[in-house]
Amino acid sequence: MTALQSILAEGIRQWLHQQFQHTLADSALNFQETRPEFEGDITVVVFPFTKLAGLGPEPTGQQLGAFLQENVDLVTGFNVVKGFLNLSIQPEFYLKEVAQLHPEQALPTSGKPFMVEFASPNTNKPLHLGHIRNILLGDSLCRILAHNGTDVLRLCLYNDRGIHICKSMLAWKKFGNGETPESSGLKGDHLIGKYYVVFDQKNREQAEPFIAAGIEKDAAVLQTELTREAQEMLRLWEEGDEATVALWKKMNDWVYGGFNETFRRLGVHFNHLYFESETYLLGKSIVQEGLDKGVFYQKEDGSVWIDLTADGLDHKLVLRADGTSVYITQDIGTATERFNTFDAQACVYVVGNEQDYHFKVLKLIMKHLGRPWAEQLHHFSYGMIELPSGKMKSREGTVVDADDLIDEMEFTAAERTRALGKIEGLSEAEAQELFHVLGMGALKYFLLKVDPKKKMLFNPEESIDFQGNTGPFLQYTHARIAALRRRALSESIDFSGDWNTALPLHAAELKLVKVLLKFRPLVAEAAQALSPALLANYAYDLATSYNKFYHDLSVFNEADEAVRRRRLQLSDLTGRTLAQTLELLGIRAPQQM
RNA sequence: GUUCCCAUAGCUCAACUGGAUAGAGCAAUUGCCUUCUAAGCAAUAGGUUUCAGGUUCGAGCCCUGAUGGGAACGCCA
Repeated sequence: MTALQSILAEGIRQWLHQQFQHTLADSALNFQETRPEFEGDITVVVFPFTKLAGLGPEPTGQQLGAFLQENVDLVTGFNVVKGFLNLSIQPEFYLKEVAQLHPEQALPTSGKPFMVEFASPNTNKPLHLGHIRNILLGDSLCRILAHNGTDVLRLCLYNDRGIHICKSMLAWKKFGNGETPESSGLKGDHLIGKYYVVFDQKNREQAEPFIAAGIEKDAAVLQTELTREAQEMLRLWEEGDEATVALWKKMNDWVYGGFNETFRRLGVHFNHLYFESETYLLGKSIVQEGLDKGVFYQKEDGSVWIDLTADGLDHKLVLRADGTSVYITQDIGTATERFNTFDAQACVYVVGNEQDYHFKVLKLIMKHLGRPWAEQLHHFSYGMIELPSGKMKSREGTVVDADDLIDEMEFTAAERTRALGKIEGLSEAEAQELFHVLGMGALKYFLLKVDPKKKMLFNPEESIDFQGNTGPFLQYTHARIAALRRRALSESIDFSGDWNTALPLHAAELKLVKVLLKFRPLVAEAAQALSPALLANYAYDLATSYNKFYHDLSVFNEADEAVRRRRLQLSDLTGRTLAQTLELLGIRAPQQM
């Protein structure tokens, strides 16, 4: 809620109390911006009060409006249209408020930290566009929480063991001829990914005789010599066989080298890394605890299950008949370990919505086991990115590779910037830096402006836009403001210090001020709703409002010095707020473009 | 078989969680650079919010059903 809304809410409470001895619940209050076609600044929906007043919407609105005008100083006038009470507010109020906005100041930290797990890739193939959405959402979420006064622990769990890694290892061993990232010039993760694909190809060849014999394809690929060898390798790894572990370690290190490079380009980092190879046994002891407590039950074959039919779900396996872990066993273990390690108020898992069921089950299991933090497990579920051809599948090569896409974005940024003749005066290094900032801005905004819950379509044939509702548009708006600042500096115009709040406001200025005032409440809302998209859309709103201002009004050609000064202040504040909003999205704001 | 998610302009997305005449960008047509960056601003056109009912002062949003698309679970991670 904004400061203005709080003040008005208090007024409405007084009115209800005096007239009807009624105490109002906050949820019954409904404010919205007055639509431009009506007179006024802020609108109160009066329908909720009509019953109390025993009047129609129109007279109720009249009564409340008169009361507010009488008793709340900053209300200067009102009108009622249908059930909507439009209030006019003193412009000085907005100016006084906005003069106190310090967008780059994070709220003071309070409460326990949030743990946010994101990225969490498998180490047998390079990152793709789906990972990028995950990583950017996680990163932005962390930034937003931190700015809103919550400590954040950025966690990443590497899925570094299992049959999929063994496949890459085996294929490299058999067909790799000792190829290394250095010898091949390939990034480590791409090299490993290459052999994952090689395994799949060779394995399919080996499966052909089985298929010819009438065995289904899915079953046939499991009967090959290669699959048998991969399983043998996994067994050796679990036994701690020296040579196998050494190979595993060497190849995983290559992968981490590649991932780190991609993380660096994306501008993200982590505080704590977890490795499944170290955590995959963690949940087993808790399975025993669950059996003892009667939360789990054991079948004759020795497998352990939980009955979740009372919760509307199914029976779910938590430990295999042979006593080995499944996916959820590990998550039971890692969640427990994390809450034991950190005194945190929540653990947020940034994981695709294909895992909705999994996390529902995880939460229920922890609840049934009586963990007090079970309610604090949040699955930040985001939609898949689909291609026109359908879902991305690594093995079938229908993925948009993360590094390729980043390259392409930087290339397009360079092309466009050159075509517009905007690299004059930049050194080669500065130009490269700018291309990177712009390319990443376009990519990040493209992914973050969409509601995370929704699946989104990506068409590789159509490049990501640099015009309209895009990252570069926001960055451009910032660069324009930066240019004004530079000019003010060169002309020694000082615009620091207090705001002149008595000066009347132009319509475009007032609109801009109102948008600026939404910054704080929106950061709070984005943190609460875990939604970077809210801030992305806010950034666009802010930029369009400023561009309108910039187009309609001139700063330096303004004759009145006081007006000029305030327009500089307004521009400067917009630039800082825009830069900060972009910062919360992980997007950098250039000084020039 | 069981469960879950989604459907808004030609395309990609919004809509303050039930509020006024559903908004942007792209694509199309058009106007604005001798004035602070035209990656901009402005205008025109584009909608039975998949369909059929229901709830109420009011529904894109809630409920029921249908159609279409996607996902998960049934000893991969």
